Amino acid sequence: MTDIARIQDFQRHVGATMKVQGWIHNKRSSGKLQFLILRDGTGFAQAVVSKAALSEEAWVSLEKAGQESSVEITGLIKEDKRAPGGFEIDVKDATVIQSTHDFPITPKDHGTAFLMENRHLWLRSERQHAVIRIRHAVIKAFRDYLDDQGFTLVDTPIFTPAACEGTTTLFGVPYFDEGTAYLTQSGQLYNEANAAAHGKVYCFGPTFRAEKSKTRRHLTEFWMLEPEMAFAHLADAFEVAQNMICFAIQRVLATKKLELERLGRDLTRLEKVKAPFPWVHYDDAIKIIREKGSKTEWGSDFGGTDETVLAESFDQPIIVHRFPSAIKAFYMEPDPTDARYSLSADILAPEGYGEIVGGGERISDPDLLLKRLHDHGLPEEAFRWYIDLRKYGSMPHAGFGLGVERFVTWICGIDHLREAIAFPRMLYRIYP
RNA sequence: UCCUCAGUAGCUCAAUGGUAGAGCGUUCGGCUGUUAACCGAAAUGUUGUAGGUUCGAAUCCUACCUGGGGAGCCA
Repeated sequence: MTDIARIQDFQRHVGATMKVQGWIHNKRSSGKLQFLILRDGTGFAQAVVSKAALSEEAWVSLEKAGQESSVEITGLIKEDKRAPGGFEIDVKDATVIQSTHDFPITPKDHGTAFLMENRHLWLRSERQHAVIRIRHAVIKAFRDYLDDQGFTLVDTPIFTPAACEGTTTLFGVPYFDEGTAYLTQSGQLYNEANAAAHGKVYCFGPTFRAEKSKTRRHLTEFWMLEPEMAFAHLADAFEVAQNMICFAIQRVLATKKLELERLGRDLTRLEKVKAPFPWVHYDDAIKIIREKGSKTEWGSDFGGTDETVLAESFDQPIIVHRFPSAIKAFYMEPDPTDARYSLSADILAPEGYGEIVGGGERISDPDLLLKRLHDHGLPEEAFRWYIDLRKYGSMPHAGFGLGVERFVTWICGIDHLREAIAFPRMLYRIYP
């Protein structure tokens, strides 16, 4: 039986006769010669079929097979400058597993609505394949980095009780006799309990926001990576964030260059990203965007355009820190030198990709935490467990959340979050 | 929720009040190195839905439906 070769490993198999299992991605034919673009999940490669080299039956079945027919191809793997990618397979035998026709996504132009309606098939295209592979590499890099730094993965629940941060709109689901449960908008509060048990932890999972946001930067379901560290301050958490981001970019540049090039990504923009990222005080950030024409007042959060303008003033991701306490969640530690500010920060990506990280230091004093709960009109009873964390061995602690799709969108240089996840969930789109 | 744009062949679009079309895809035929291959032929329509104006509506009007982009909100 012939060994199976993966297209991404063709270089290693030059000179060998092997089998490829995959699909016909595209085809050109020229009389007694057919050129197939095969894809096998690991990559794309050209197969050359000359009529004389295989049986009449195999030749005809390949000739009849349309785009996305599944096939098993056996042949000699060789290097050839004329082939896209530089390698090709000289076909000696072929079996068409399923001959198919009328695949909806042709190699020509399509509109967004049509492609989204056919997302389950669109995922096979070269661009989408590249994005999803980069996403995989990014997630693995994040996890490798944190694991190597002594973090423990402790996942947090997706069903949460009614009272949460009270800042965003939540999806409710019926939960037996307990009334309504809500899909999590952040694992952070639970992360704090886990950090007190394990020191350095992170959770990684889906997050849900029922906001009716309809922009290229929003999904109703997105994946968030949230590290949390005991005995750590704001600067410690953001050093981890910064180094983790640099590590992930280096990893993607090293292992997914082909995919980045296929996406037309300007690699120099990614190669430039180096620690340390500039720290920009909230006051200075407001000053910068107002000088450039923004109407945003001190004391409010930035709009999407503000983030773009601000990030464009720097060629690195920037760490905007010390947002006013009034616009941050109840658990943010106030700045000891000026209580109007909180020990919080966001990381804004360059090139207009906006906020990719948000985080800060959490209140460690139980009395202050109680006061903040009351100020925000939150029910103390629901947060009893959270207050306990401050009663039994409280310590300074900090963490952050990183939006995976926003990060991947930036790394890939694509213009919409919906391509950074296999099946995006958006306002007005839940099919397929 | 608001603003804005768009719905015509499988897809991308044209037709600006007077016979509903092109390119691509598909099917058939030709071509031994194609690169979005090329050449020839064929098939393909309830113009988003409902109503209205008109001798006549894809085209003008009203409502609704569906989707794209953006704002607010959020990450």
